[in-house]
Amino acid sequence: MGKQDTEMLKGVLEGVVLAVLSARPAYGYEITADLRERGFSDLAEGTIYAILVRIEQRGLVDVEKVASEKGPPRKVFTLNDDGRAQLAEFWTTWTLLADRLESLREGGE
Amino acid sequence: MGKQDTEMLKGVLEGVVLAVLSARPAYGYEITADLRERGFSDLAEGTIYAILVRIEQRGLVDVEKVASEKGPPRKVFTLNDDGRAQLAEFWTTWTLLADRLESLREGGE
DNA sequence: AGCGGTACTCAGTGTTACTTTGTAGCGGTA
DNA sequence: TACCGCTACAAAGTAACACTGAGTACCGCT
Repeated sequence: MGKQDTEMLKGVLEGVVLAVLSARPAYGYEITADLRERGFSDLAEGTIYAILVRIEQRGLVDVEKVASEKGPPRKVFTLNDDGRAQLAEFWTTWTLLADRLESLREGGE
Repeated sequence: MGKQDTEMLKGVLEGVVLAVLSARPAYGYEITADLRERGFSDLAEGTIYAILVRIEQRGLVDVEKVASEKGPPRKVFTLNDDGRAQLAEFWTTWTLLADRLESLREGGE
C-alpha cells in the first residue's frame, strides 16, 4: 500500500483503538492482531504501542498488569469514562468529515 | 474546533482539492473560499497553496496564469489525466477506510 | 542450547497541516 | 494624495502523528 493510506490514518487510528477497547479490555499485542484481521493489514506494531502510551497519559484508559503464560506480563487497557467521551467525540468528528466528503464526491455544487 | 479535526484532514485534504478541481478549473483563493463554504470552515489559506504547489510538482495539474481585475494574476489549475487517476485512487482508499470504520462502529466482532 | 512466538519499549525519520509573515495590485473614500 | 480593505500568492518555521528499526525479555518446544 502507498503512503496515501498511511497519511489518511492520522487522527483516525487513535479513535480506532478506542473503539476496539470499547468492546472489551485488551492489551497491545492483541489489539494489533485484532486490527490486522479487520483490514488494517500493514499496521506497524510500534504504532499501536505509541498510541496506547498516548491515551494512557491522557487518562482515557485504566491499566492493569496481568501475567501471561507466554512472554512478558501483559498491559491490559480498559476504557474509562473519559475514554468513552473521547470516543463519542471521535465518532462525531468522523461522521462530519465523512458527510462532507460524500457530498463532494457527488459533485455537490 | 479541536486538533482532532485537523489531524483527520491529513491525507484527505489533497484529495479534496483534487475533487474540487475535477468539477472545474480553479485558482487557489477560489478553492479556499469554496471549501470554507462546504464546511471546512477553519481552513488556512496557506494550507491550500502548499497543497497546490505539491500537486503541481507531481504533475497532476496543468497551470495557466490569468490576469485578474482585482489583485495579482491568478494561477488557474486544471486537473489532467494523471490528476484524475490520482483522484480515483484517493476515492478507492477513502472508501476502504470508511467501510472499515463503519464496521468497527457497528461493533463488528 | 537454540528457535519461534509472545509482548513491550524507544529513538529517529518523513509527511502533513497550521501559523505567521510578507509581497503586491486594485478600487473606493476622504 | 494617502489610506484602507479585499484579492491573490508565497515561504519559513512548528507540531502532531504513523512508520521504521532495533532492542529487551519471557516462555514452551525440539
